Amino acid sequence: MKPKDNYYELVFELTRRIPSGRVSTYGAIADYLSLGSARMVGWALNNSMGQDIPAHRVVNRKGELSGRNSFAHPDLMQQRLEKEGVKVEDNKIVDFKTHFWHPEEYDEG
DNA sequence: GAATTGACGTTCT
DNA sequence: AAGAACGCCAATT
Repeated sequence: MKPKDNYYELVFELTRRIPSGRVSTYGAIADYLSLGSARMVGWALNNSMGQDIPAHRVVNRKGELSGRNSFAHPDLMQQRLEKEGVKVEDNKIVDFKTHFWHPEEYDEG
């Protein structure tokens, strides 16, 4: 582990805050954590493989399952989302803006 | 160290 | 609205 992995945990922590049945975007997380680039979130999540991080709940700005190719199986990401109640069609989340979740909403109580 | 790649997003055409 | 180009930062080669 390297000291730069510090921001990994920030992404991991926040990703775990995403409630089941909802999804978030790289840009929202990157902006919330002031990473400076949404790519950092994607890279961090790639390192989250093997940990208990629901990375499948994070998609790109258009709601496309851009990261599905990085999972153990390409269809795993979509299956995970559908199992949690998030409909997916053509690798894109249905009613994405409806399921959209913002980091600032995570702890209302 | 330079060049290329990548789970992205914005701007220009 | 759709496509191409640029910007962003880290990791890899």
